[in-house]
Amino acid sequence: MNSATALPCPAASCNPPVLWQVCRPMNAPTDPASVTPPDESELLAIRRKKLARLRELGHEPFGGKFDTTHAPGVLQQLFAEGMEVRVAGRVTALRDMGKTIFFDVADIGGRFQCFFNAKNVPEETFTMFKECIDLGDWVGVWGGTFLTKTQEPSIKVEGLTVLSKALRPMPDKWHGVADREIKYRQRYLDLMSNERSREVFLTRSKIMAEIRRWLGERDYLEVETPMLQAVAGGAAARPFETFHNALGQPFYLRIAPELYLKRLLVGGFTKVFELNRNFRNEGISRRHNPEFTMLEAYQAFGDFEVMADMVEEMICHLAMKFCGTLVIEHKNEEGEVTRTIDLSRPWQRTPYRELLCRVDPQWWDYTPEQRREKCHAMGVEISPQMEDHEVTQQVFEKRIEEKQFNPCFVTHVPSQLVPLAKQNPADGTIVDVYELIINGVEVSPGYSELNDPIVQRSRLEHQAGEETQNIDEEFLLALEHGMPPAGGIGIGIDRLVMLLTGSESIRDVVLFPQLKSKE
RNA sequence: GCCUCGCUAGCUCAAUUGGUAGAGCAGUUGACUCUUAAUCAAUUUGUUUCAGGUUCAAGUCCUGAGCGAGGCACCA
Repeated sequence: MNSATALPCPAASCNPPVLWQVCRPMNAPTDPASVTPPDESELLAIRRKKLARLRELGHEPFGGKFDTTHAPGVLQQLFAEGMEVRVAGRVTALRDMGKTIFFDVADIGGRFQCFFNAKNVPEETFTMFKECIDLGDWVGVWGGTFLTKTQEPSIKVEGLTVLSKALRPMPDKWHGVADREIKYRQRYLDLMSNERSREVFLTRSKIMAEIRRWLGERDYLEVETPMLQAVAGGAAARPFETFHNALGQPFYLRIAPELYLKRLLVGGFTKVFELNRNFRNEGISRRHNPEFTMLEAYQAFGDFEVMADMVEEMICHLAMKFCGTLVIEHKNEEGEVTRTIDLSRPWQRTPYRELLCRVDPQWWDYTPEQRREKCHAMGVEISPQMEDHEVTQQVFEKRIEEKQFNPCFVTHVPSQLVPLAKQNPADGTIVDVYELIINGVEVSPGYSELNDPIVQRSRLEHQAGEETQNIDEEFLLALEHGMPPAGGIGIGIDRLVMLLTGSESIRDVVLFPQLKSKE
């Protein structure tokens, strides 16, 4: 057995020993009799030596404040020859030609090339760089800007300081981090090595800011309501449970902010939204993360159609701003277009029943038994205990929703499917809601909100059944004080970002998606 | 929770029917004053995820575990 693994090593359980992935003791004593030293730490040991060497040469390897004139990406934009600049960033590329070294400094916003030549810097600085600087280190540089012979905007470095010595190597410079697990668990490695990831998360951040600005422009007020709730209402999903020690009371992480936002309508807010996290204790998939970001917005005196107009306008605005077009192309790794989504207005608004007729014109003429047989014929899985409307819903999900990439507001939804929504005044079998499908998934539901406290109570009681503790009495009390009629929407922000960035998995648009703990 | 697939050097990936585990990059040493996946020369690196089993012989076959990916279930 190798001596290294037999030692009482605090990181011995870390496995496999990826250098920048796990913590391993650097000074683990080695068995003198052992012929093979712990080679896997060689790369780390060399970086530690360079760290010590920096100190010997009088350089603090973990520097402090460094005043900059430009971020690397900004300088790329504003570049002109002959500027005196100070720029900081991570060394992400290094091309050593002997007396001349080209290196890139970069941060999340971009990169900029530095021209580092022995004759332009003090000899001591040049030596220090040669001996101690690696890919991955953070440095600050200053000097004048110029164009190289190949017309690359560059800084002729006159001075350089170490801001942070990296003790672990960067991911592969060409492929970046490809291992999905490392991408998600150590997102910083993905971000520093993968341009595509940087773009996605920058775009996500800008989308969030733009939604806030856009709603604010329309007099919507942003609020924050409890994430810790005594009763987890507003949706049908299993909640996460937690406990407040001082109160001695169990709480749930919210599954939706809805019931609190409606309290605010009662209180006199007329346009209100919340853009924040919900938590649902459900399975994890390409489209589901246990914590996800949702926009909920309510507009007093509106209805689901007003809200549909607003959502259509907002998403088109975001597409134009961040994609530059309403025709969005999703591409695979090879850059081939795999899907085209046309957001051109007006978006179709189609009744639920009509959509099913597109699958089978006689769908609604069949008996429930015939519908089940059709499911088998179409290869749609159903279970024996499903009720008739659930069988239909299954067909809807598999044969319509998953194939609907261009936006479609599904309207005239059967009331059985959405029991808590306001019924259509003219037709009691349907409810006044829409379900917006884009890219094969539900992106946004919209409602004419139920504001009759008596009907609301009976619906909630019916839904809760024996579990009367699941009824939010405080909410019902609020409704009795009078909630204005209102239109309400939810928008799954993660799915919207997937749509706009062409991401196939929710894990690619959530910085730190939930994964199972190691060990 | 169930089904299928994956896990090889620090990273990206090879390895024929079960027969000596390799390459590129990174690292190290050297050369080089306009490179940009710099180039050139030399060179180090492995408990093949883990634990068992079959076999003269296992990266490869079998059983189990861990993590991940895809799907199912769950998700008004």
